[in-house]
Amino acid sequence: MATNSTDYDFLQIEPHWQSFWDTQKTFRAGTDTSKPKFYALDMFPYPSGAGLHIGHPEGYTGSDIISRAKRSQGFNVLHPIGWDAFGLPAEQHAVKTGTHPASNTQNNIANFRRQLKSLGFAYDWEREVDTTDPKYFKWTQWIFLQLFKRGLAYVDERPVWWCPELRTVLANEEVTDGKSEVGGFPVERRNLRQWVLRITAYADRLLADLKDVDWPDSTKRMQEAWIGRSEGAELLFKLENAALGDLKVFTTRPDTVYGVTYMVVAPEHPLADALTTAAQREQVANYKKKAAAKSDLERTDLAKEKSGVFSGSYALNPANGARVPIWIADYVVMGYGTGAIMAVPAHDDRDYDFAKQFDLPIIQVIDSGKPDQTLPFLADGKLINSGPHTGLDWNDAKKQITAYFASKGIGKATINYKLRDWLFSRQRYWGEPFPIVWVNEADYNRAVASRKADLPPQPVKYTSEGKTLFALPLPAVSLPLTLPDVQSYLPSGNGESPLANVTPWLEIWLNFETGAAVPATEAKPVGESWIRARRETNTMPQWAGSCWYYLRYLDPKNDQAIASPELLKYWGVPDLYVGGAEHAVLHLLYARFWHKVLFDEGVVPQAEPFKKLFHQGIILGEDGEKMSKSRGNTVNPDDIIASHGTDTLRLYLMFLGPLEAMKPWNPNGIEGVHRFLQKVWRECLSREGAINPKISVDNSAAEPAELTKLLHETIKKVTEDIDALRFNTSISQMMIFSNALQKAPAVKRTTVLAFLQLLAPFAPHVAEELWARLGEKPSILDAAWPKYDPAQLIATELKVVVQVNGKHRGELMVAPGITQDAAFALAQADAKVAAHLVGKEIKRVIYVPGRILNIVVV
RNA sequence: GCCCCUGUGGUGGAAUGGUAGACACUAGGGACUUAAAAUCCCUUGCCUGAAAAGGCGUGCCGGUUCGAGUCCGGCCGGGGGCACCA
Repeated sequence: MATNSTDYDFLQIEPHWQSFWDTQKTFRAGTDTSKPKFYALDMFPYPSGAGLHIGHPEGYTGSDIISRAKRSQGFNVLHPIGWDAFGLPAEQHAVKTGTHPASNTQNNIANFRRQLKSLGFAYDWEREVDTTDPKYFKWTQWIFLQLFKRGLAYVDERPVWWCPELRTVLANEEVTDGKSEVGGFPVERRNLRQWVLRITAYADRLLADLKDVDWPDSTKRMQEAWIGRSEGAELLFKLENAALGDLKVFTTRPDTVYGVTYMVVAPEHPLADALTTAAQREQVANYKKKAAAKSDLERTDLAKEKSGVFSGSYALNPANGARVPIWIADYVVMGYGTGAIMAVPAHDDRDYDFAKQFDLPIIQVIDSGKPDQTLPFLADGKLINSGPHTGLDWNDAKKQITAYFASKGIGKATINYKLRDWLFSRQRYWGEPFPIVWVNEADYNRAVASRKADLPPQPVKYTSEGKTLFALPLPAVSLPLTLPDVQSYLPSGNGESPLANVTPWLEIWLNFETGAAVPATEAKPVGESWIRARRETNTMPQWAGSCWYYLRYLDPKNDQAIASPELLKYWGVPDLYVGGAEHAVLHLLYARFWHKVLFDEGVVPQAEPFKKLFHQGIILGEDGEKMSKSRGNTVNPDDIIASHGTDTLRLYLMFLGPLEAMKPWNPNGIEGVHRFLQKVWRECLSREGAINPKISVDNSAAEPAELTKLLHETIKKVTEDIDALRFNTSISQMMIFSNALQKAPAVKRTTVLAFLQLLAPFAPHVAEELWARLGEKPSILDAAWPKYDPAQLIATELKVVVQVNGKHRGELMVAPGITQDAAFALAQADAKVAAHLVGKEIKRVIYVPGRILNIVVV
């Protein structure tokens, strides 16, 4: 079964065991649902043309070690992989070459698959998923239909981030500093018709349920900040021009309402024009034009310098009737709260800056109780200058003032979220088509009768050039809706996807019962259910496919459901999810949202998709800089596998430092772990390839007691470290063991075997080889994980460090359980210690049993 | 500006409030060898010292403690996130 290699020939050994695992289906997830399960998930890769980056095997090795160890520990392990294969690079390649993005994608997948196999990962390759496979995206489209049905998908013409270079819109989350996340191209605001998912409806649950997941704190905090819940109140300010009604503002500080000295509305606020008096008309128009022309980059860059213009109108403070001017300024944004604020310059730094700049009055209404009363004052205190509320603590005042306004019907407590609805459409070819057609109102109403269960409570519609169109979902039975072939993959650049040019696909007669379609150029088929329809031309963003792939692995071939209810129940959600921190608010928030919708729909039995999340750190180049082609500091896993073998690569990636840490690649360090594996090889096999004679086959060897003890310590440490993902220290421990093994003149066979089992999750190929060469039946993972014997760990003698005034002055070997007095007596008898006690008065003795004896003297 | 993480030898890093530097890398010395590679052994935080030993050391300044890399306060450097969100 094994190779007959006489020395550690990894180029022969590694492919040998990879093909063994392949043909034996070693890593096929079991079907025995009476066994405890363990589901280890990696964030699946986008199969780029560049092949695997060294960061991929880092995280993947971590989850692989856990998977292999859990398997030996008796778990039914699910460890799958797949491809997040829709995406811009494939499409840009298609635009350039004119070849279908699918062919390029499949080539890249083949390369990724080859690389991952050569790394020896314990994936169940029969469960591979590919987001671009119609059998897969059928269910992505199906989930979209569930969102649609529940009123969580709608269409809106709204200012969105448009990237001229990518010729598509981008979500808020995909734009940083006015540049696209992909490619770093400038973006601008455009008004375009878009599909939007109502993720805000889940804001409170997405926030609250973070308490139930075992995630890095930093990631939880990032999601919390992104969701951005803030409690406050909506208050109505009467306008002096009563014909205009009221101005509604949102504030988190209703306690400062007596300090309002002006109001601000965003330039895009619907009342902005009506509030503008004739005298101010020209100024306001100029200002609005300037504000609209500002790119967001400018708007943030100029954050220090506030701008604004007086509207000419006044509002009346509901608390005290004060007449306050209304300004128009772009430091208030339309997208949050009500797009209008009450400004309290004394207690808000932005309002303060603005008031100083435009010479507006500042009224202090909160007193800190301290002599230093510099404004703006943002902390807690007691109310002053606040009419009947003067003297209240600010927290009580928030409640009482809100209640007071509520009782008069001019205010109420509200909660606002920074989270915006999720912009879900892209003007691209290479994505999932929306299973939606646009029809006229009459046809929609005809469809309602038979399709009611598929439709949202309120129809999704939009009006363009005077015509109102209604969104009708395709029947689920007709899915998948596949992509048509196109002449050109290049988006038009005017906000329409290339799909808009495929007339026979686009303009159709649709049977709304069955989803069947024929081109509109043909005669309308006979029957009551045929209507004229135009397909949706946008496609879904890349996030769609990755929102639910972890569910598809449970039952990847199922064509009746995303997965069977039995398997959804047995495998549940991943027990461990490993992937980069860069997805902290994108993928991880979107997937949680979809999962909760599926939970509400009764499809999945749990409310959260990822119980335990772990982020592997970034591996930097040798120079300590981020790896990049332009810097020329990248590392290709293929090269390391060829020069040192994948076992060495895996071990080295784990030995580099804590898995979560950012750490530089160091080509010298790799020799150390390679030597370690060679040493293990030599300790098992002689130069001729036979079993090392120092290993006694019948276990009669006079194995040194320290080696036996060290084995048990190593079993304990490695087992615990694997569970905690502390792979660097478990490798250190195995190195300590191998150093001792080398020095031992004789060793029991069972000791060597147990050690190989500990090594197997880390360096699986060499472990399988040596296991087989020592006469055991592969796979090594089928043998039960070694257990340590606590009795072996009990020391007969302990080293106690003696300190005098906290300084290390000597060491004692003592029996366990020795009393403080006895230890102290021994210490006093020690010449080195005694020298530091001469002529001193002993004030105190501290004894930590078995560890330290500290003598305090003066 | 705000929030979070982080700072340990020449290098990567280790260390339940209890011997700082495990385990490796690099470097130096030695053994084996005709020679080299491989392997094995020794040294390797800094200072004084021939040695024994002693002093100083975990970014900086303070504090708590018998004892601080670890806990607390302030400052400095590096990384990440958010950024007019009322």
